[in-house]
Amino acid sequence: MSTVAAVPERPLRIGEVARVVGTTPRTIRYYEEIGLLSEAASRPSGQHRLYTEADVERLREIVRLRDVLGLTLDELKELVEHEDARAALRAEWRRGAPDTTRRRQILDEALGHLDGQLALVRRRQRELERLAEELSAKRRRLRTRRRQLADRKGEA
Amino acid sequence: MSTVAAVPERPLRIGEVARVVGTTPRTIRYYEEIGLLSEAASRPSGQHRLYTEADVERLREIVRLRDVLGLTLDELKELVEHEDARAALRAEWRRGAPDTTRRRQILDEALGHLDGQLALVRRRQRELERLAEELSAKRRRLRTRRRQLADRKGEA
DNA sequence: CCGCATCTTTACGTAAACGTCAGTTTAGCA
DNA sequence: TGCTAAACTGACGTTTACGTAAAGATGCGG
Repeated sequence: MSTVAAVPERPLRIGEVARVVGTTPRTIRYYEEIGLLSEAASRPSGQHRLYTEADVERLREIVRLRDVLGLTLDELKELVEHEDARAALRAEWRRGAPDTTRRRQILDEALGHLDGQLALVRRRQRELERLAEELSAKRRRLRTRRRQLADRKGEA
Repeated sequence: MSTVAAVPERPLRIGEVARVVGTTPRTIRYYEEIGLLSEAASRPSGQHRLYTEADVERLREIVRLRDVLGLTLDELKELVEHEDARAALRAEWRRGAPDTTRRRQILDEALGHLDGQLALVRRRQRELERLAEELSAKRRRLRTRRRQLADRKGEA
């Protein structure tokens, strides 16, 4: 709960990033190539890529959605573009301080996106729950049979 | 809960099977090709494949594990082979009625496999749960801000 | 200023999981 | 018995998501 506030946010290079998020440099470059990670583009081509902690967090999230939800990179790209749109709106928010109607509009759209993602997660959760119940049922049946076997052994 | 007991178990052809499980004939043939569905091999090559309701159920399960758990076909193949081993043991069981020690051994192995699958499912469930909580937290923050906005509108 | 690890771009390679022809055969039915 | 839909067997093509190798540049400790 307490941000120690001492770490000066040292920028990381691609290899270190790859290690901390559990992937490879090639994958990171590939994600940038297809537009999933456009961030490090402000770099004089030919020089090493540098990543902030926020970049790392973002990549971590992408990898999670890929692994846990099984989203394709295309789907992730769409999702990220929506997030970017939201970020742009938040920037507009802070700079211009638009009228109240516009603000509500922006927030509602953001809520819509989040609800979409949550719906996806919930669906997967239900599917997994069904699977878990079926497997548990099988397991119970087997355990019952094993117990009967143990009892009969006692009788002998 | 009531098996109507009237349907005479008409065997299906590959196209119908594909429709009911939501896949394609090619995919089904491919799964047979790599050894995921060896069942229909008792067929004079050149003739149409025929599938029982049990076959369909099996394919449905495979597709589910593929989609919901994101297992590769190799992993599914391993899993299916274990199931087959279990089935073989159950056959041995019924025919020979082996001694009690052997029976316990068989049951325990089956339980082990089930526990393995369940562990996998549980892990995925935990990951999804974490993801859901994070998304929900974000959502709550946004809703709070939107409400504040509505209040201020009332003041104006 | 030099060496060494790490990074750069470019480009071709690959494994998984099917899609898509092509030419032929089978099976239900009028 | 002849038609037509659907299935059969190759075989090659495609997409996704990176791996890998080559040839050079960068950047930091000593």
